Amino acid sequence: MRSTSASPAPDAADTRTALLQAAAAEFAEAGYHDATIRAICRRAGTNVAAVHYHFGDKPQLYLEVLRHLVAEANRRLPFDMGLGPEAAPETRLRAFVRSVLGRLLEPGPHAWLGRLVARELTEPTPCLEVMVREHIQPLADQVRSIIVAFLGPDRDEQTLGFCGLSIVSQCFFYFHCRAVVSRLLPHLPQGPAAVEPLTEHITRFSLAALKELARRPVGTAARRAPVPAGRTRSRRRGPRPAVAAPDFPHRS
Amino acid sequence: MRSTSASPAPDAADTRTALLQAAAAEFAEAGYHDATIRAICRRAGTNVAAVHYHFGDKPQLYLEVLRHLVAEANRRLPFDMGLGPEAAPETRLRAFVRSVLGRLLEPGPHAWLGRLVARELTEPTPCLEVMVREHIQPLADQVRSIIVAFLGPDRDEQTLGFCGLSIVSQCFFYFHCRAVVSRLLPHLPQGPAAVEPLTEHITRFSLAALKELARRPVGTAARRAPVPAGRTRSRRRGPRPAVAAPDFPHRS
DNA sequence: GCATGTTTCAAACAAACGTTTGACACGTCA
DNA sequence: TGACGTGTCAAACGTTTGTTTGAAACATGC
Repeated sequence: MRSTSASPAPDAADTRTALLQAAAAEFAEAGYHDATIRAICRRAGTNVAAVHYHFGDKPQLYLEVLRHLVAEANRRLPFDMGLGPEAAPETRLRAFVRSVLGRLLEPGPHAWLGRLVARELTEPTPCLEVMVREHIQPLADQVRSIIVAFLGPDRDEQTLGFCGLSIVSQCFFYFHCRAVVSRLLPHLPQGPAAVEPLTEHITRFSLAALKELARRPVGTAARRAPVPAGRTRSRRRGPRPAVAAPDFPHRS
Repeated sequence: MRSTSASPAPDAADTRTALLQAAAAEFAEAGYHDATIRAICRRAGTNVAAVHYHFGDKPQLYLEVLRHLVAEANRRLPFDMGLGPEAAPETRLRAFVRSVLGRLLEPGPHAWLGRLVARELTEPTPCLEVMVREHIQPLADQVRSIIVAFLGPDRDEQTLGFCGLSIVSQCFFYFHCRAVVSRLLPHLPQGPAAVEPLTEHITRFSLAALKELARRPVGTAARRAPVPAGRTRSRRRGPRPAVAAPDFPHRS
């Protein structure tokens, strides 16, 4: 029946949405694996059995949270921040970087989906397929389109793919490895305060690289700096300690 | 006594090293959290109680594995691949990238430590402090030294830090997000086959960026492309939720 | 009023985990 | 020989997890 009125006495629909909300927060903070159904229900003020009544089991609850957040995010702010393909490539690049960083670092519910996506990248859940299809693929397409705007449409797929990884990786690394980064580089701005300076840096860094790659097609890069004694490329120097050699006192 | 022969009758030292070996493999494959003591002992051919007899508990076993692998790795191949600070910056950069990628993507026990470090970056364990102090800090110093070689010693710490993140992030992203990358960009080389082309790309990409940043000091970058309707830069619309609000949960 | 379907709850269930226990086998030294 | 420390083992412990149960509370339709 699902009465649509927000009545003072919580009805069925309220319990469901309360669970969705609580689950989104808990999954975003703790990750799929570490988020427990009991913690979610405590936050939602319901019984643990409510999850299985409304959603079936934990994976289905997670899937429902994902669909909910993806729909809401796409309705609100797309990755191109409203810029079409006709905008200047540099502007589109900056908007993309700013959008991804905001979705990861800004406080509150706005960043729930971004953090879920970030976790899905490094520790996939059973819902990875859905996540890729409905959210990550559009993101990848957007990056590709921006890079094509810089390098032209005739570049090989490998170059386009690698350049996309280079840009996206810079955006995600600061969030993925925040625990170590904050220890190693404590003077850098932390959390939401990092969004603007990081946007600036990643844009400049990637811009310079893309312009250079656009100037020189693959294969015509500046000749490599002379390497002393043929190091670095075929990096085998002198006698290797052994051949396979795990170097554990070998058993078996 | 410590008989060095792989004797048919395993003695005490053999059990200990067997556990270390099995634990290293298991931790590298499954991660600290998902690796179970039972699986480690099954692989080592011992009883579950052996872990607590020889190492105390699971964190101490993990710590012992880390120390062992770090010592072995530092003995074998340092991050600078034998290149000193006098080598050409471009050569040092390529050697560093190649070294990190090799430690992540190459098959077999050689990559055990690299994968443990990579996991520690995204999902820290109780041993994070030790890991940072004994292994990650030297890595960061090496990156910083290379960047200083490009940008000069007078750059601000923020620029040096950001540039280091940009380079390291590109190296780790391909491994951290391999599940998604292989789905999204199936035409890219996978696993060990990616080491050489990725080294080439990341080096070129970062090289171009560093040279550009060396050419133009901070603040004198090419003026920004005009942004339509003032989006992207100050996209704050309506009231901010709050001011202080870090809400950047690290969680244990 | 009564039967029916929906929703919630406390309580228990089964599995997996890290950890501990107590007994047994073995080598060493008095 | 007998006591002692070392190393190993099967078995169990206590906790936490996702999941299920069976009985209430509630609204709805005849």
